[in-house]
Amino acid sequence: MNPIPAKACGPGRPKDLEKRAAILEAAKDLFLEHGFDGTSMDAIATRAGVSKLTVYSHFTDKECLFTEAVREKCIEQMPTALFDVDVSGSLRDQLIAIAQAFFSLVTSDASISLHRLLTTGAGGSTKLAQKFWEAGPQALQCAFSGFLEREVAAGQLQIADVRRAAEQFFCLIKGDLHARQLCGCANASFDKAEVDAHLAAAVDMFMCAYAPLRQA
Amino acid sequence: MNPIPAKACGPGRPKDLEKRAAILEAAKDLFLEHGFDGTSMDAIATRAGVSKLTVYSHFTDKECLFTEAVREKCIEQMPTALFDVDVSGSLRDQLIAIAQAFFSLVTSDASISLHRLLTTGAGGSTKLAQKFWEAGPQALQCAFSGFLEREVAAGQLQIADVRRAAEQFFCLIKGDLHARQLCGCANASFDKAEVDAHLAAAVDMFMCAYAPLRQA
DNA sequence: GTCTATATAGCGATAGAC
DNA sequence: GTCTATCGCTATATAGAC
Repeated sequence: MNPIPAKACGPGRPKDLEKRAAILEAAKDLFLEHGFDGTSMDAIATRAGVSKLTVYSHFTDKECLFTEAVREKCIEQMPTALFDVDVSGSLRDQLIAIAQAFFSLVTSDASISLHRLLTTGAGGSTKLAQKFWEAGPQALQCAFSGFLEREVAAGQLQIADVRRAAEQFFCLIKGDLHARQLCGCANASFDKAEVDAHLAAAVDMFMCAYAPLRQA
Repeated sequence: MNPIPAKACGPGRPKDLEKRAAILEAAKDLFLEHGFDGTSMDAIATRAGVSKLTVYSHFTDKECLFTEAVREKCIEQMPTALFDVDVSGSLRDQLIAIAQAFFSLVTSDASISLHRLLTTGAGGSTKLAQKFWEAGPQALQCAFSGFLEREVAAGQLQIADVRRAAEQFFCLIKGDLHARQLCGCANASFDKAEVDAHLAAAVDMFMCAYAPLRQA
């Protein structure tokens, strides 16, 4: 659409950017679906509608393209702190809402594929996994810790270590459905009622453990 | 050691079995360490001390060998219900012991590698993952459900859905350390004291939620 | 039944034309 | 800056000798 941004960058790049975007889009799709080894540079180039050398002109090698694609997919997948904007409901309702949002986030196809990619990433990409973890799950836990702290201050909960409680909450919500899904396990049942029961049970168990009316 | 089982099987196989065992051993090691795509049939043959064709004479193709190796590793990794043999201690001590055993099991290198293999197994090996899940985690949860039921009967705990409580317990124990380890995340701290604190917190939270002295 | 040598194919990365 | 054609390498699977 945009003709050309005049003379923005280097020696001259007419339609550079949209081709780069197409390549990244193709890379994201294929890497997520078939993994690192299962995706060839040919396939990426073909799907992007460009030649293989064009791919290599934008990205030095396969691992570089992989890293960039995963990074983009991560920030694309990251919610805009969607879960702490519940208001004016009972604490249980708020926790249920957070649980539903978190569960549907981590069990989405994109999240599952991302997890799989990172568990088997290109060679030893520990740095990438590290960054993903800090920017993703850890940030969510941190934000949820803030939520819990406000509830504790309001006398709705009684928690000594808020950080650890946040971790426990998310682990309970994920349950083993998430683990089964990661394994590609077939019996990962996703009956809506089943999931709702699971989430409600997790929230109730959490609230029961951290209810303010007990003298432990 | 055994010379030959006389004429047990087909046309005749002198030292067949020990070579087959060597191949499977090599396959288990290499697949677990480098994954499916990262392991070549050459490497397996070399490590097993046999020729590549000998490998193909015992296993029709790579995927078949992979399946067999993973299956063997699974039953090899499965504990002999090690965790319900605690006796004569406080309930908390028993749960702590179970938690430690379970945690060291699932965070062992072998378990982590197995999980990684199954999340990215050869092609669409959903059946294999299914069998693994039923024979592994699900069996453990079932056994632990029995443990919980006995405690409930003894008035030590108050649990409506024992099965779900068992799932929650194991999820709490795994925590996000397990998930971070699966991702190959570098900041997976394994300070002994840190882990003990995590396990104790999980057990306390569990007991607090299902303590018998409350009228919910 | 086992080994050395090879056929076949696919992938990552590059050289040269336009 | 982009494309067609190709090199170099590796891997799976197989043919023929002992």
